Amino acid sequence: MRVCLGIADAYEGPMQSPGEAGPVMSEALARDVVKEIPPKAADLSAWYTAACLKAELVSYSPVRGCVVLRPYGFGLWENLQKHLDERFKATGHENAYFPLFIPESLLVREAEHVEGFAPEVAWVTQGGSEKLTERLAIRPTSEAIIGVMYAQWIESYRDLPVLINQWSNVVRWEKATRPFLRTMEFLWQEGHTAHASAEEAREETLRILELYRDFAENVAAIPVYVGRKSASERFPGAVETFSIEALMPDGKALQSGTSHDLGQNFAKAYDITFVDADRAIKHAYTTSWGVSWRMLGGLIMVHGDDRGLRIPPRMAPIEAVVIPIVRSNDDRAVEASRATAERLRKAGFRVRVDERDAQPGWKYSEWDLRGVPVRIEIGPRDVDAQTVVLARRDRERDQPGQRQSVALAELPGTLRELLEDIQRSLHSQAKAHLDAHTFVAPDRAEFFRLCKERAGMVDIAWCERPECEAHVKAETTATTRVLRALDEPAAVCLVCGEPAKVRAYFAQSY
RNA sequence: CGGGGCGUGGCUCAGCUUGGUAGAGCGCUUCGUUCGGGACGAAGAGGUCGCACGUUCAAAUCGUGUCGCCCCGACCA
Repeated sequence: MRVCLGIADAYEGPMQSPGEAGPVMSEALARDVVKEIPPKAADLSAWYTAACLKAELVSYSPVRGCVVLRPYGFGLWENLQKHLDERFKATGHENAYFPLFIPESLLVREAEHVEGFAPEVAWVTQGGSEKLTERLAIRPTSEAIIGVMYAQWIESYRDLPVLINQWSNVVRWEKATRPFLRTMEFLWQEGHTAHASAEEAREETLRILELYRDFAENVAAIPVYVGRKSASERFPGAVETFSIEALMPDGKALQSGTSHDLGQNFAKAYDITFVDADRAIKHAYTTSWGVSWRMLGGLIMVHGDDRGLRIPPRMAPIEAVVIPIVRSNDDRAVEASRATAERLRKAGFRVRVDERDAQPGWKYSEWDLRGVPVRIEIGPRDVDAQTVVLARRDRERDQPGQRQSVALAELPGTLRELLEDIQRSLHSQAKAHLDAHTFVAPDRAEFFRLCKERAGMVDIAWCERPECEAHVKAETTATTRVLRALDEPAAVCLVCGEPAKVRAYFAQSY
């Protein structure tokens, strides 16, 4: 398969003399830059867009606000799906699919819900040449259509709980476009469950929250804060919303997964009732929860560096890329690479051989840019010695241990350990960033300063009053991200001095 | 939706002020030499200048509109 980067300017640095090369890099070559993308720290937005495009995750399309998810990007999405889906199945959920179109009369039944989504709903008003008598919303989320179906399916407490998930696309009329973070159409999963009691629904909401946290930390290697959302940040129509929040390198928070306890609000709006064991007719308690491809945006920003993406092994479409190094009089490396890749595939690794007619160095840079965790170099010396060279993407080019020579016989075991080590290392690098950018604000002035300067997650005791939050937002543009239990009952709100009810992380957000 | 910027071969951009019939570098194709961190030579291909309307003998260039993208804010996953 042919992969073309848009630009690949001539490399301007000094060249390493052929034959001299080995695991030791010259200092000049250790510059960790790549010409396709700007330095990450200088302008995160520009870096992010370039990285997504040049790594061939997405392309902009002729459709405003919509991107094309290219095969490599879809590979990332598939891995997210795989890991979440197996967790959903393990907790008793099943997949189903509901219609894309939602009649207006259904959507408007839950008042807060419609009001919340009204500004971003896309409407179909015409079919063929005929005007529709009733507008059809293109789903911004599926509580309405699913609620109506649950009302039909649920009769008795014996039918509960209903635990269904849907993998789908949704549309929200956005005005700006950023790959994964903000597009009019996006991919996600939405879980919708119905339960016989409030307690059970709350348990489900928290079970999924923990599932999301586990996925973010252990698969995407993104450390997150977990908790309840404030009233203003709550899902329209929910009794309570919980979320996981990640911190981006620019100090802004990214809500990466949400889980809603909908109480009986939607059951009442859509008439989801059941006859309980005590023969009384009751409204069910429902939940909904979702993760979108936005989490991929978070993964890219959190782990990437000046050379491009760094994908955690468990999410990587390609875990290791094999690069044969041939000489004009010696192309044994090609066969050796194929054989090695085949062996690794049989051992369960996701491996690709790059046999393109290009310079090895050029390929190194390209696969660095695309974030493949491990590169396997196989040259004539390796063929003779029955070894390969492993290079790890999570370390700088001049860092000790970035490259190592491994005997062929030990390759699968060493690669397995190396991938696990990279997975851990990316998480701990991200965790170090989160810790370094989490502040317990000592006083009001410092709190405002940290929020305004986008320092990161700012932790305070808070009164939980909407007007207090609005005041902070007006002054600093920061909002509450998640709330958690108060540690000292006597604490007062750092902002307004009223009695505190919770501890809250404030941050600017995406 | 406000404020600013930008749309010219695949990519990055020059040309626009002072209208005269389109350029560079990289990439791409073929052949040869190369290949352990972005190779080199030779020969080629490729653009209705985002789109529409207007001004003009003549528009990439001037005007109006429109679509899209980027950055900064307001809204959201």
